[in-house]
Amino acid sequence: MSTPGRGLHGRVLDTLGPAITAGEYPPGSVLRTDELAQRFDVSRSVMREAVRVLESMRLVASRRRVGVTVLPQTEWNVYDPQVIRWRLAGADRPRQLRSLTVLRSAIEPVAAGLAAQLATPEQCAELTECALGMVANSRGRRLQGYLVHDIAFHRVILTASGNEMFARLGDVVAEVLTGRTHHEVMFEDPDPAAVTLHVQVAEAVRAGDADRAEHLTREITVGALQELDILAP
Amino acid sequence: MSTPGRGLHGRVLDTLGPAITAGEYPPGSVLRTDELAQRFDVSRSVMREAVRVLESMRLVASRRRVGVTVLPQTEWNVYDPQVIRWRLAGADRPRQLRSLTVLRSAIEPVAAGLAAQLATPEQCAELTECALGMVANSRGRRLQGYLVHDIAFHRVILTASGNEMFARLGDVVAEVLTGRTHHEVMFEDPDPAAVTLHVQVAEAVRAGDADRAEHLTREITVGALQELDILAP
DNA sequence: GTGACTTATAAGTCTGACTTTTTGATCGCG
DNA sequence: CGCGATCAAAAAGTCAGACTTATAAGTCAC
Repeated sequence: MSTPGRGLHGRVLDTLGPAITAGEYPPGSVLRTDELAQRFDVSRSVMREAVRVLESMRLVASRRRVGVTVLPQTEWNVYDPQVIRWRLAGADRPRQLRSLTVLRSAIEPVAAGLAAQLATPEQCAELTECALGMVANSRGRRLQGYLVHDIAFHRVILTASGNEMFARLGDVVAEVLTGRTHHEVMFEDPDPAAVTLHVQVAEAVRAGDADRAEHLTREITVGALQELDILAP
Repeated sequence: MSTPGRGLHGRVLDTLGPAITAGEYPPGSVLRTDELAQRFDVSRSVMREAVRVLESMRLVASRRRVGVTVLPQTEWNVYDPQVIRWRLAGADRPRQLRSLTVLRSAIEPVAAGLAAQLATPEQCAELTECALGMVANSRGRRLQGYLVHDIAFHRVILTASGNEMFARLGDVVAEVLTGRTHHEVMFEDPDPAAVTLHVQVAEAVRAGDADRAEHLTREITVGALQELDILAP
């Protein structure tokens, strides 16, 4: 999925990153580079590189004569894909999935509206193909096949929006959809209404109907919010 | 605003980051660590730390026997605050401002809706104060005072939404608003309609009217899009 | 031309010495 | 006794140099 063992410092990050984002070191905790280097059995240079990366993610701050201080969550670069992965793999995965689902509910309808205006014929075809793939896998517990097409569908929408910030959320949406499938409805077939909505979105985008694409996508995301019991009373 | 001269490697980044994001090194360009270290007159260790940070931002990839390769824009971590600042300071500032404004138009209405449900009395008071400050500075070319309250207003909305991903966009919105003021309407008073909308949003949030808060905020962001000539035909 | 082998290259790693900043303790003075 | 200036220690920061490792690319035999 990501970039595994890219050197020793990467190995260190694979351990330290999840530990920090999981809250094992409460905000304000002080670490020392030398001690960490010993603990991970690497040289100080390697350890320093790892700390620099954590620093650029705003997970820690390094100050002379003090050490490496763990920063509070409010400082973290929560959009960093690496940070997102670490948090999804850790203790506050549910919380993280909620945040990301709310984010989706804001972004995707707007992206769909833009896609209706900007999608190339190739993208429209791809979208239709994805929707058909979802239909084909929507019955008989073919959840894996369904998931693949679902992810591809949303990725095309985000890319076709023409906005680079939206496009970069493709991986995040993939994570959320995967997490959802693997935790809740693993044994149920997907909601037929949701499948229909995806087909209709594909049609609306192809027809260039921005308003319709936006509203239909909003219905999809409302469904996602309801699954997590996030809704207005 | 950000974190200036935090060591030698930071100094290097202040030059290399903007250069790369400005496209001075086209995607695929290969840099060598040793050469860079010489050019910036720093040791290899310092240069390596800088490269590691650029790597974690996905601006470059480092491979043995090849060198440090500049990655295409599609790989960049475009949500990294540092990357955003570098790009806003560089050549594709206009493009970046457009992307961010579209992002705002997706996020802020949803954030306002949530804020209407979740804002504390203190946050409501703060919001009203900001709106009043905007009114007070809306005439007579008091743009600086207006901008301060405008930024504070949107920051409170994003924070009060209770979503950490939204909250972290406060700085981005601040950048966009500042950029807008300092480039276009520097000499014109702000649109009275926009000022009124902000006051109404504050009222809706205080009243707990999520739908109204969301729709009013959408009107605000539509205005922002129109200023940049981003609109559906 | 194809495949195995060799080589040159640039990143990666480690070590140890030295510098700089900053905290907190100590000391002198009012 | 309190307070400010001074000093020492601690930890990050920097540097230089030697060595290792992966690998792209060239070479040679078949």
